[in-house]
Amino acid sequence: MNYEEIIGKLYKELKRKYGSPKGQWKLWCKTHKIEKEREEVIIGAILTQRTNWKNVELTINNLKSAKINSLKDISRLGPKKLASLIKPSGFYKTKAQYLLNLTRFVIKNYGGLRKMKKAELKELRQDLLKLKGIGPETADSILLYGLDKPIFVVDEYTKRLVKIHNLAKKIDYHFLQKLFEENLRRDYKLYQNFHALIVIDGKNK
DNA sequence: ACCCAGGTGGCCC
DNA sequence: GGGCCACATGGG
Repeated sequence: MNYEEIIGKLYKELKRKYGSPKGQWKLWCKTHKIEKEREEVIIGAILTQRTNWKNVELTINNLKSAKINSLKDISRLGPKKLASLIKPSGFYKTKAQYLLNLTRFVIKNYGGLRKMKKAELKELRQDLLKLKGIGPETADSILLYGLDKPIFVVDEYTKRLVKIHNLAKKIDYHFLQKLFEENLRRDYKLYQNFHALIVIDGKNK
């Protein structure tokens, strides 16, 4: 079997095991359909860095209670105020600065996600990676889940899956990303579903 | 009292 | 250019 067949088979198996990816997609990111909820994905991408999703939920609740409901709202806060709101998600001082870097970048350059979505994938990725606090995984999560761009997210779960199935010896971010992208249809929905299933499978262990 | 969780940047050599 | 380390909270 070549990689295309192996990876295709892997996707099918996960789909069979956990049900239709559409249903699972909803399960995984309960609230990520409309504009406002896309913004939550993007905030979550930073907050969840090396942190349990439970703690991120506590943080998101804090923000909601404080009536901070958008990227724009966050971009206007001071670092200390924001840090106090996001405390439960850990690394709160650094993450506050990261969130300000990102939200101010988005608001200043695009005004919002609607317009940002129209920009070209490669250029967006380069710009995101220039921001302090946005590494490859966070950038790609934002691109794939927040902006519907066809780019495969390589996180701990993806790496674990690769190791378990012995798909590659090199556990290098871009190498693995290429491995998936070169052997799948270039389709953001497929990438979203596949990655969501990988996460569900990983949490299941 | 440990250990872990969907990373990143900064330093060291 | 790879190998450490700090960043910090809440839950098992």
